[in-house]
Amino acid sequence: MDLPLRALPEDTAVEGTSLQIGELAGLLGYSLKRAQLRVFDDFLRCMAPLQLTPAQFSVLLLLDNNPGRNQTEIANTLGILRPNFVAMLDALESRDLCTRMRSPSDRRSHVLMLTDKGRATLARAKKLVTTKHEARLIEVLGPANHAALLGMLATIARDF
Amino acid sequence: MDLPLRALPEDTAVEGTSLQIGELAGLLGYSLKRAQLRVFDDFLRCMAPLQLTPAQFSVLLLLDNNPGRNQTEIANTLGILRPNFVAMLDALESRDLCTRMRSPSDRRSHVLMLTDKGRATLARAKKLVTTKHEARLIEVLGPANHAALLGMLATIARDF
DNA sequence: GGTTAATGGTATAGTTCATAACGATTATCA
DNA sequence: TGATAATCGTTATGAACTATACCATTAACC
Repeated sequence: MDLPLRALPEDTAVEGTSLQIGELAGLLGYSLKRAQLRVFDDFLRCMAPLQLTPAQFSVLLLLDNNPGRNQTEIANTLGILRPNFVAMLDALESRDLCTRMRSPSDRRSHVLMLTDKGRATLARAKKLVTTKHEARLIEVLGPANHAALLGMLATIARDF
Repeated sequence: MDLPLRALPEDTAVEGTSLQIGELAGLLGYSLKRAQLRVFDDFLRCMAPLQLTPAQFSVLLLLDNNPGRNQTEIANTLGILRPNFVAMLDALESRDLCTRMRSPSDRRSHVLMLTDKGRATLARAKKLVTTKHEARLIEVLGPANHAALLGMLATIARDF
């Protein structure tokens, strides 16, 4: 039984064939978003025992590096809008990872500090990130590429 | 009038000084997200005359490269959930950029096609992306780095 | 034929992101 | 000093995006 001899148009995909993403692969924004989703997903998996999201981890890290700052300063540095930062802090404070304290010098603002539990959690989180998450990325990319990638992303965030 | 001679603790930031993001700069996920937000922002600016979001542009591009596919196939390829794809298509169809057509072979599914206006809009969009958006990225990174960056992001999306 | 599975679509809820406005407090300055 | 403006954290609210369960129709298969 012969197959019907019929032209197969170039631009018509064969049934059951994966689609052509075409120029999408060259779109940096598309590739950035895809990669970012993957990386965040792995971050959440690695951080599951501590139940910290990427945003929460970044807050804890920033508080540790900059103790005594207020909410506006921390939120601005992370690109979080002040109103949206309130609920984030509520969650961290209710887990006793950080504290709000009225500033004696300016009683409008809250001085933010990590608690002991917050520092301990951050230490464990850093270890998980380094040994599980970032280590796998370095393994996939190679150390040199990993460093180059970080540099280029910083360039985009800074100069673009 | 002397300044009070008091130690300035290393980890207490000076008033009015920008904060230390510290290890955050080495977190690939953080850098990825920051860069992605910048790139999407620029994409929207460059595409303002055509009023296309990155997601909408990716749909038009995919339809052009894969005519005759149904909603599930297009949505899956772009990582969009089928329910969320409905409103997206409604918006594009109401602007006469693409059409849904019941498939004669499977009357449940919709065959998706670009309209003439959709193809024309996509052509203009591609030109804007290439000449305004991607061109500036290449200028900032350098052509070799730009290509290397795309390769690494693809590696992460594929192998990570 | 009758069961099972797949289709596009709806409804819905959760999450993130953005803006406006408020009370309390502090700064500015005439 | 007193009036005005600015800043702090916060609330309320809505837009946008994401995720799950479900429905009616149609197809596939035994």
